[in-house]
Amino acid sequence: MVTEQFGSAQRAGGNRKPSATIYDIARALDLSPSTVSRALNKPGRIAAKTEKRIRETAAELGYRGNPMARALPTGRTRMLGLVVSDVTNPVFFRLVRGAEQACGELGYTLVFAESQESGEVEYGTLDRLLPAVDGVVLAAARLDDEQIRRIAATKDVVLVNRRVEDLPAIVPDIDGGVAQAIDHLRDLGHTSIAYLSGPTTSWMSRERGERLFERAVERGMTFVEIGSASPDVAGGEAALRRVRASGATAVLAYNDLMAIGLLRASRAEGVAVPGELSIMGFDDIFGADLTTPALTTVRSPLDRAGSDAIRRLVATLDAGDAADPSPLATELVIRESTGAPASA
Amino acid sequence: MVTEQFGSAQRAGGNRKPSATIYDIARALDLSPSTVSRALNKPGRIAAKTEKRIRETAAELGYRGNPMARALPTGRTRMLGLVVSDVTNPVFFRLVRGAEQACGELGYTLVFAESQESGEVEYGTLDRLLPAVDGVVLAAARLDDEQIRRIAATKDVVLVNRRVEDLPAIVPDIDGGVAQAIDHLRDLGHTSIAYLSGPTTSWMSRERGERLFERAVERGMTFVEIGSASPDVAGGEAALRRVRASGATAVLAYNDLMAIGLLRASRAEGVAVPGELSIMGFDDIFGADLTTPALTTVRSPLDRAGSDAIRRLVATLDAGDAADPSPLATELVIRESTGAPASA
DNA sequence: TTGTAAGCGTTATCAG
DNA sequence: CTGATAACGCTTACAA
Repeated sequence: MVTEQFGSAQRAGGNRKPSATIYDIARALDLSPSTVSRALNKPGRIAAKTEKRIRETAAELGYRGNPMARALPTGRTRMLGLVVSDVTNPVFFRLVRGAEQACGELGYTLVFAESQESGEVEYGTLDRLLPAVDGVVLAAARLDDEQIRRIAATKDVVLVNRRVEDLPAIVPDIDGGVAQAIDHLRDLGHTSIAYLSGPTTSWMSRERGERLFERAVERGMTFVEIGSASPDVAGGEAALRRVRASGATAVLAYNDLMAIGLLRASRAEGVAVPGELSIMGFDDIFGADLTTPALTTVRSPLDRAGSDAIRRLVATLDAGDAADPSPLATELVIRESTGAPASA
Repeated sequence: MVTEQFGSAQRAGGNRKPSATIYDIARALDLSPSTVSRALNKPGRIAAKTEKRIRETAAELGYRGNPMARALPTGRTRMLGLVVSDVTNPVFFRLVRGAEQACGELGYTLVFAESQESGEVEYGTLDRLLPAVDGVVLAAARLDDEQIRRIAATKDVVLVNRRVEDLPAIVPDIDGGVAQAIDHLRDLGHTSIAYLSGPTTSWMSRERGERLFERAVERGMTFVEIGSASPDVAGGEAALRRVRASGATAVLAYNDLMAIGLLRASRAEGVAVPGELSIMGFDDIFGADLTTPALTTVRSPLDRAGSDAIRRLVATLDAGDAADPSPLATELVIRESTGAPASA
């Protein structure tokens, strides 16, 4: 008979003593493992006295349940995934924070991954992640609908800042935010605005452009949309010449990163902001108030989105299904990059 | 006999079909599960033909190994933890990116957690994380040596930006970075400098202060250290008055966040930078080049630190032990917040 | 080269 | 209220 079969494997990676199991507790108390298991996670279904003894020795032995072992029979790992397109993009900071917090409160562990630019999904990372989690929050703008559906076929999914038919999604109140922006500009006296869009594959960029277009027309303003190379500072910088060429007196960038790029290029080119050109962004990321002039933007409740997404996911996991919370309210943050147009 | 015992549990959280197991593959090919297992993860130790057939049907069935089930007998989850003190601190972005990348290359999954300010470790999160990973990278300035040792007693640990006796650590070349900073200031003509320190519990803050002190004295400069409330923008802002009171013509902040705070306060108070006061930071975080004037700083190779830490951890896991890589070179990034002192 | 069987730590069913 | 026991999916020593 082979008793120490896995002896060495157990100590993999070091000489740390393996942590106590329910068997150790059971043996110490001369009980059966099943009793220990019950005592520990079905409080009340066992003699109060026994339960207490069990809890005590569990503490003494420094017992911590083995999540892997638990996951096997239950099929639940109590881990949730969060996939973003780019970890270094500041938009995600608050999102991650919110998700982390909600996970903590709900007793889940957050696993975090980056889908990178690669359209074909950086398989490997995602492939490794999926089997390990009970569900995922997708905030990866770079994934296409097809890829998302494929993931959703395997695990429960909640989308952030994007909609795909029939899948739960957490989105800000886009129309509200756009209206805040447009009204602000109109109040300042602008009549011609430009939208510097993000990647055409970005649902959010398209959506903002669409709404912006509608609202602008509605208010009798001139509207043009300008494409960009990339949704970051460099993309914003590169776009300034086109923006100027359009003749618009105010420009709304798809996100703050691009708006910041616009700001920098303006400065380099000697374009006065907001004197000659008003610039606005979306999101209110870290750094938006650091620029000169400080950036006027529409703040998205990203942290809230993160925690809502996790809660929504857990609700589905527990109850089989749940309803999407209503869109999150945005907030207009007026700083220094917007002002009356030169002609006014 | 109970056959469908876990039938419902398996479908936990939805109606998704359970993914294929090695048993399914074995059955389809009329082989034994162990053969399938071997074929899949010990390539070569099996008849080439059989192996090929197995790989094919595995692909057909969309087989993805269950990491939890694998973790049980091996004791290895192939997951690594990364603990930072504050997700929203931009210093960590590049660190996370580096760690993520290295994990991908090495076939590990990164689990990410925040230790928060709570000195007593936000137990729960960390407690849940530890049993699930093979090892952790600790970049959490807020943990004290005692807490770190306790963690190291359970799992393999690699520290970032910090040293604790006998534990592997990845640190930048602090002395080199400090020398770059001091020399830059000296070349500009400064003879009196102030160090705005971070939390006294921060190893890195103490270390930078210490080295700065030595180098300054060595070069015949006047040196004072000023304490702060918090290592962030607010802490920097609050410290300006003390900095001015010290009479120093140049100030080095413990990190860029604080330097940015100093910059903002200076502007608000009408203190000319670098005319009346030169300001430098450490790290070169996102946003350091967005300020006006743009921040001069000593860049730390954070992404490199992240990947080195992971590699170091995996090396320990695999080989039992490894040697620390040599300190990472820093880079002086001269922008606009430093200049000759007024008196010069 | 392949099959058999034990065992990883936990949960859930069924008897006692 | 508690104890056996099978099962979760996979790995590995050992036998064939």
